[in-house]
Amino acid sequence: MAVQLIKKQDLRRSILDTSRHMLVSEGFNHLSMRKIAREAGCSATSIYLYFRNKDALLHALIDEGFEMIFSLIKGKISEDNRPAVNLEVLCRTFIKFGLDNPEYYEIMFLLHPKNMDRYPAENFRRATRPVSILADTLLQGEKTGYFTIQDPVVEAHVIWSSLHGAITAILANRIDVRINQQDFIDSVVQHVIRGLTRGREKNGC
Amino acid sequence: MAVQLIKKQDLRRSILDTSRHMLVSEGFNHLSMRKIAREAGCSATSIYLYFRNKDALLHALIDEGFEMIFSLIKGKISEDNRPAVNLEVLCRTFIKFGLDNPEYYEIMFLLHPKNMDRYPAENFRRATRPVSILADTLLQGEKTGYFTIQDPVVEAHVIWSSLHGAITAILANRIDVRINQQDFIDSVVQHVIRGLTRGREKNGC
Amino acid sequence: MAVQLIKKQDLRRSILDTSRHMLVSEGFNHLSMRKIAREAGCSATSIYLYFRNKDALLHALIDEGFEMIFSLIKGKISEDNRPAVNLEVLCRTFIKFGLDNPEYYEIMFLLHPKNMDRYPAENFRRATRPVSILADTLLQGEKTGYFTIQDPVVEAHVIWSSLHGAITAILANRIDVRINQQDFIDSVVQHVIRGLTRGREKNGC
Amino acid sequence: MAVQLIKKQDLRRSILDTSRHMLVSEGFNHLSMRKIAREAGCSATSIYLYFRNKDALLHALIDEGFEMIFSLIKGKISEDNRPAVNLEVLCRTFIKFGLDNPEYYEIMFLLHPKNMDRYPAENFRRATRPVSILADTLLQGEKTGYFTIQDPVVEAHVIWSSLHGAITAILANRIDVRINQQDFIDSVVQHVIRGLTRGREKNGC
DNA sequence: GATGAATGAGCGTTCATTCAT
DNA sequence: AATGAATGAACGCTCATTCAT
Repeated sequence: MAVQLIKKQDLRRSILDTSRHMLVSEGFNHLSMRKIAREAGCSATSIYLYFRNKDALLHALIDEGFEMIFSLIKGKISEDNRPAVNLEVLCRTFIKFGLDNPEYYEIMFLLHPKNMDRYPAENFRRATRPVSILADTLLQGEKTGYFTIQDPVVEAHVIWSSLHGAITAILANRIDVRINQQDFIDSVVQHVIRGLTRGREKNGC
Repeated sequence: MAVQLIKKQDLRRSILDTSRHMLVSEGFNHLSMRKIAREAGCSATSIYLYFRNKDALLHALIDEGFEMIFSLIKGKISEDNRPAVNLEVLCRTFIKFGLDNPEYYEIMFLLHPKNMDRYPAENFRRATRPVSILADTLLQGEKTGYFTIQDPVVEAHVIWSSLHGAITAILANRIDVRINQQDFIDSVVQHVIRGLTRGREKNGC
Repeated sequence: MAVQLIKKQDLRRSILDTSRHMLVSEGFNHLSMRKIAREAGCSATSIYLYFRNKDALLHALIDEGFEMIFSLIKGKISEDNRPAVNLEVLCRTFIKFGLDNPEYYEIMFLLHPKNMDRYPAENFRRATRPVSILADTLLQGEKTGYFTIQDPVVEAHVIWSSLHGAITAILANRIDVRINQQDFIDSVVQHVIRGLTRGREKNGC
Repeated sequence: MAVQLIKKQDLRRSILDTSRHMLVSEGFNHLSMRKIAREAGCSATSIYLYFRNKDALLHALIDEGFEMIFSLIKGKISEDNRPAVNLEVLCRTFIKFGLDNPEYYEIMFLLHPKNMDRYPAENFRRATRPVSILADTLLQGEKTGYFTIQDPVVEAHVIWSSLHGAITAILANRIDVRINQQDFIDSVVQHVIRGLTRGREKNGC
C-alpha cells in the first residue's frame, strides 16, 4: 500500500520530531526515552531500532539542525552582495533560525559539552562553522575595504556571541516584556554592523 | 548552650551553603537532596523543615545569587565615576561572576521558566535587575552627555544580551580554543563601550 | 512495642534470607533486586537502605556463609584428636555444610569471579581458609607421623577439590539416582583418608 | 546453485557453531539471540526457524558438547591398553576438555536442572554417560585383576566427582595461585589411579 | 525460508518525597 | 526540631519473542 510505503520510515521521523519538541517543552534534563516513546506512540524499545542510544538520537537532531541552518544561510548570502549586506543577512538569518527553532538551537549551541560526552568531536566542530562563515564574510569585507577589523576570528566570535546572547535571552524570556522584540533584534543587528563599518564612516568623516 | 544558640537557624544556612557549593562544584544535574543532606550533616528529611521542596530550595539559592551579584556590582560602581568607567566595571563584573560561578549563572539566567513553574513571578523579576542597573548607568551617561542613546532600556538589553552571549558561549565551550579568553572578553567589552561612545567621538570629529 | 523492637532490623534479615533462598531456587543469573524485594515484601528501593548495591548484598551473604562454616569447623575439630579423626571430621563437616546450605555454598565456592568483579579481594581470600585449615591438619598429621605427604598445600587442594566435586555433583543432581547418597559420601571420604594413610599402612606392611 | 545447495541446512549449522564460539569466548551470560544472529549473519528471527526458543538452542549445544567429549574419549582409549592407562587417559581427557571449554563445561555439568526445566529428561541422561564409560573401564580393570573395587558404579562416581571438583575449582579460580596448575592436575590424577591400584600394590607387598 | 518492525518485561539504580515517631 | 524507614516513579537500556509480510 501507498500508506505503508509512506509509513515506512515514519516512526523515525516521528521520534525525531517528538524529541525535538519535547526538548523545548520539557528541557534537556527531563527528556527521557520513555517519554519520547509515549509521545511518539511507540514503545521505548522501538526507539532503539532507529537510534543506537539516546546520544545517537540527540546527535541526529543536532545534525539536522546544522543541515537546516547551513542551507538557510547558503540560500541567502552571495559573493555578489556587498559584505555589509551579507553580514546583515547572516545576522538576521541566524537570529531567525534560533527563534524559529528554539529546540534545535538549544541542543546545537546551548547544550553543555559535559552533557554530550559522547558526541563525536567531528560533529561537534560543525557548531563552529557558522562562526567560520562569519569570519569569511568579515575577511572579505576587510579586503574590499568595507570593514576595519583587527582580528577577524576574534571579531567573528564577538559578533556571534552577541547574536547568540540575543537569541538565548529572548528564548529564556529574559527580555523585558515592554520591549518590542523586533526593535530589540534590529538594535542588536545595528550594533553589529555599526561596530564594523564605524571605521569607514570615520574615514569618510 | 552556646553551641545550641549558634546552631539555632544554622541548619538552614548550612543547607543553603552546602547546596551552593555543590551546585558550583558538581553541577545542577548532580544536586540531589540526599547528597545535600549528607554534606550538610543532616538527614534528607530535615531539609524539608526549611524548604517546602527542592524547587523552593533552588529558588532560595537563586535569590542569594542575585544578592551576590548586586552586592558585587554595588561595591564596584560609584556615582563619582565617569559613566563609561561604571559601564565597563559593570560589564566586567557581570562577566566575571558568570565565569566564576558557571552553575550558579546557569540556574539564574539559563534555566527555562518552564522548569521553574513554581518560581514566584516576583522573584523572577529580580533577574531583570542587572539590566535595570545597566539602564540607569546608560541614562546617567546620556544625561551627562557621555553617551548617545536612542532608547536606554532597549540599549541596556542589547548590552546585557551581548554579555550574556559571551558568558554562555564561553561556558558552553563554544569559543575556538585558539582564541585567548581574556582577549575575547576584552573585545566584547570594547565593543559595548565603543558602541555607546561612538556618538561622542563622531561629534568630536 | 516489643514487636517493633524485634522488627527493627527484620527487613534486612528478611532480604538476606530471601536472597539466599532465591539464589538456589532461581539461580544466580535470575536473581534480581526486584524479585528479592517482591519476595521479601518490600519495595526494591528499600533494599538499598540496607545494602549499598546488589554486590554488597551478595557479599553479605557470602560473609555469612563463611561465618557459618568456620564456626561449624571450629566446634568439631580439636588438637587433641588424632589427625586422621580431625581430617575425617573436616571432610564430613564440609560436605554436610555444602549439602545443608546449597545456597551459601554456591555463592561461596561456585560463583565465578567474573560475576563478582567488585567483591573485595580480602573477602575473596576467605574462600581459601578452609583449604588452609585442611593444610594445617595435614601438616600436623605428617609431623606426628600419621600421614605421608609430599606437598601439604597441593595435597590440601586436591582433597578440597575432591570434596568440592562431590558436593557440586550432588547439588547439580549429577549423581545417578540408584546410588545411595550416604554411600557415595562415605566413599568419597574414605578415598581421601586412605589416600593419606596409605603410606603408614605400607610401612606397617 | 552450488551455493544454494551448500547453504541448504547450513544456517542451522552456522547458528550452532556461532553459538558455541560465542559461548566459549563471551560466556553464557552474554549469549543473546541477537548477538548470535548478528554473528551468524542472519536475522534474530531466523534462529526461530531452526530452534523453538533459546532453551532449545542451548539443548542442541549441550548435546553437541557431549558428542564432542565422547568422540574425544573414544579416540583416546582402547581395549588394547592396560586399564590403568585407559583410566589415566580418561581422566586427563576429561579435565582437558573442561579447562579448554570452560563455558561449555559450565552448561554441560554445572547448569542447574532447574534452569533447564524444559531440557528433555532423555538428553539430560546423556550427561551421565562419561561416568558410564568410567565405570566400564573400572569393571574391565577389576575383571583383569588390575583394580580392586567394591562397587564400580559408586567408584566411577567418586572418581568423576573428583575430576569435576578439580575442573570447577580451577575454573572458578579457587586454586591458590602459588600452585602450579599442571602439578595440581597431576596430583589429582595420581590420587585417582593410586586409589584403585592400591589394592594390587598391597598384594604385591 | 527469511526478515524487519515491534514490543512487554525486565534489569540495577537514583530520585524527591512522605510518614510515624 | 529532627530523623529513620519506606516508597513509587523514573532512568537508559537489553532481552527473548511474535507477527505480518
